Amino acid sequence: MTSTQGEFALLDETWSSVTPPAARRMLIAAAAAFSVRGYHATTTRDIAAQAGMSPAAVYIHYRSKEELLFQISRIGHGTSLSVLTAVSEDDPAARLAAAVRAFASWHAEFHTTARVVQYELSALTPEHLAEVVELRRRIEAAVRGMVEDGVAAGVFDVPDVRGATLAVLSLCIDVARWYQPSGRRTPAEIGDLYADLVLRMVGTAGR
Amino acid sequence: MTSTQGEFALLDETWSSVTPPAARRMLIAAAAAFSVRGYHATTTRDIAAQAGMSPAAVYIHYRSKEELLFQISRIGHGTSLSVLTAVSEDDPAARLAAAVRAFASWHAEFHTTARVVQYELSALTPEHLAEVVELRRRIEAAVRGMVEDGVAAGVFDVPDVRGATLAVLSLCIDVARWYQPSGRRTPAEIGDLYADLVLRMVGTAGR
DNA sequence: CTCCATACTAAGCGGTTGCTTAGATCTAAG
DNA sequence: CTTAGATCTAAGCAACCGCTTAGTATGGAG
Repeated sequence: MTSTQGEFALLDETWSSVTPPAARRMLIAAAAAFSVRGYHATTTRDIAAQAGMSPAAVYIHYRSKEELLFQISRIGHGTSLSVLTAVSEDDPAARLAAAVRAFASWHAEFHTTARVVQYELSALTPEHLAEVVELRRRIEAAVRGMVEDGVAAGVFDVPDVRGATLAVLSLCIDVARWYQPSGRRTPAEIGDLYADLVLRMVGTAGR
Repeated sequence: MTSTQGEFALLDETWSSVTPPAARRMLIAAAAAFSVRGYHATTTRDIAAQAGMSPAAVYIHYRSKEELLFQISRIGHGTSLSVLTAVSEDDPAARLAAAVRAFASWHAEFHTTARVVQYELSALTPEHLAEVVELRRRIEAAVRGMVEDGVAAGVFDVPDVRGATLAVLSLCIDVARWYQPSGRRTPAEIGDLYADLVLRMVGTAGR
């Protein structure tokens, strides 16, 4: 697997649950377009053209343009939550570091999806937004739990748990805004850098 | 000056250089609309209505909708650069802390303007974007200079200066995304929290 | 073969968009 | 009073938007 194939191979994995293939191609085309131009600046004709189909083909698989956005947002949020909670470390510091490494590097590696996930919430219908907000609540709770565990174990020095949680999440999420594949850091390097910075923020004792 | 008048009073200061008054009202209306719905989802009729004028009145003062965006972005970037470089402290740690406090709290207090500044760059024409990118380069250089000063003085422990600079800026900028006036923290409290977290990230010796 | 469901396209409909044109109103100088 | 410039509005134009309709191609079941 070369580095240029890497993203597409993993993208296929991200969207692998979407069938039929034409519906999947449409979602991937929509995510790419929303990411670059934004939801409102992207037309259904843009999406169909990128997927190699006629404008009307969008409506065979999706009720509306907004439902395309919702599916991208729902699957993207679910994937990022999985990445965050898949860590297996026991030690609180190692656990938080691994989670931050995975979450930050995901926002770089899949910045295309991540940008839609993080910056197009206001285009969702109230019902769809509510569903996504619940996933975001679980993401926040996962990080807060890790910070609390470290404090309880006496290895973190955090005067404001909610504030620290906010900052950790914010730092990782903002990677999706500034990351460029042509930049000087790889997603893995960003993950390592951020894991170190976060451990400093939570005042890890023995480093 | 009450807290509800606070933002408007300071907003007037932000836009005080814009004349005539009708052009200023239009800019403020456009910034509010762009911030909530995004540039592409906002119509020139929305802006004119919010400013209490007819749709055609926009084009008396601005060549296009994009020029409204450019003026907001240009003035907003300039203001945030001023806020960052106005710090008067000499000690490197106190200086960086003051800059972060000011920059982060600006992104909260003026989140309306800040959101347009940070999230609508892709809607600018190439020429206008180039002008704004130069201001962003100066913002990045200002923060990097403060980090370098602390390292040179031996009070910071930073293995990766560019990486730390990136993280500090990223943390502050992302405040514009999540801040809500109805939230549990005031802009000043966010500034204090972030100043502390940043000093931890740069490994300040005597804290 | 017929039948039928699925997947797709060509054409286009009603509504909205950014922006323009023609003309009204106001202010202030001569 | 006349004139000129600046500011604003009513009306509307060409282009584009999301989405629908009508009809075609395909492939598997009976």
